[in-house]
Amino acid sequence: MTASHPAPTIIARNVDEAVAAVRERGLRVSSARRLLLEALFAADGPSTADELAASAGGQTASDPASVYRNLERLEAIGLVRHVHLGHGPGLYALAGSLADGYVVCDACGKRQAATSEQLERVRSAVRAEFGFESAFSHFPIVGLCPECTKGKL
Amino acid sequence: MTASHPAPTIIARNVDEAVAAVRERGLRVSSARRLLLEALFAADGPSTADELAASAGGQTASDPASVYRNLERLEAIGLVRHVHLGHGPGLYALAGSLADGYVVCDACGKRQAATSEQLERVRSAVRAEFGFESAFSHFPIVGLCPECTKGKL
DNA sequence: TTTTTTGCAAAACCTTTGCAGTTGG
DNA sequence: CCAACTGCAAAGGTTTTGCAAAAAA
Repeated sequence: MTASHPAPTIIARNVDEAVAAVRERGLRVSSARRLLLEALFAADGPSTADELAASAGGQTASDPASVYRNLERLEAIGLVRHVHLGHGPGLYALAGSLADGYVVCDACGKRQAATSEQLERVRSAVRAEFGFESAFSHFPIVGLCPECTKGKL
Repeated sequence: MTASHPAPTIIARNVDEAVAAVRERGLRVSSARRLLLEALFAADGPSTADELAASAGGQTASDPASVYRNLERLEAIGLVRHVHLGHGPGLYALAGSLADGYVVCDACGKRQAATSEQLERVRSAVRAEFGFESAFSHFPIVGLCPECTKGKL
């Protein structure tokens, strides 16, 4: 699955709105699903499936397989997106809560969210050079942060 | 291993030069190693460990574990680098044969190498906005290629 | 009731590690 | 000869899949 088929983003402000959106697309709202949505709203930043599973239901964590399946379905309808910020596992978040892009330091691991204004310049440079409409929301911009750049001199 | 500690790039024009470089760094030139170097020179583009193992020695493919260990060692001395161009396995290539960066289409999977001149504009936009010294040689620039951009309208 | 969803178990996939034997220098 | 390297086997971490039982609508 190299190429993604992104569904239009659904923006839900709370669990109830998310639940409504889920039902609207013909998906059922099981308790595992609801718990996962709660975990996604509770998360503060993109989280691994594992973290979400642990958060969902406290000790009553639901099965990893179900978590992955649910993340996949929620992503398919546009409620969730996932990101790869490094070599580790994929990170999931509510589509509405994701930054427009991420910038991560290759040396110290620091990551920062990018605003769409910041990205605009970069995107237009990419457009000018390659004709691509680029996005840095799935893979980040990788480089050396200012501090680590100094360190390398 | 999120953060990398890249060794200075070694540029070898052929297997003999590579072999010499390997020996110079105190590594031995075993037959598995030599086969892997040959596979790397024979490859046309970044390749998976698996592909290299298959290519190295034809039917006498060496063990995956040895291939990974050797790629790791060759990377540690700067002869090899690896890239992640999508969701699949890492791709390895001779450091000297790697493009300065890659641009891949999220929709059709098309990938293209970027020249350092093309990247310069992008890198300076990133520098201006984030203060980062960016590189697109490890993770690519991802977006929609011109054709797929049209398709989306 | 019917279709979706779940949990469990198993497997797939990519990569790493331990170890005892082999080989390069 | 001795350190480096190998193959094999096993395990690790992440994600997927098959299936029968449970639950949503």
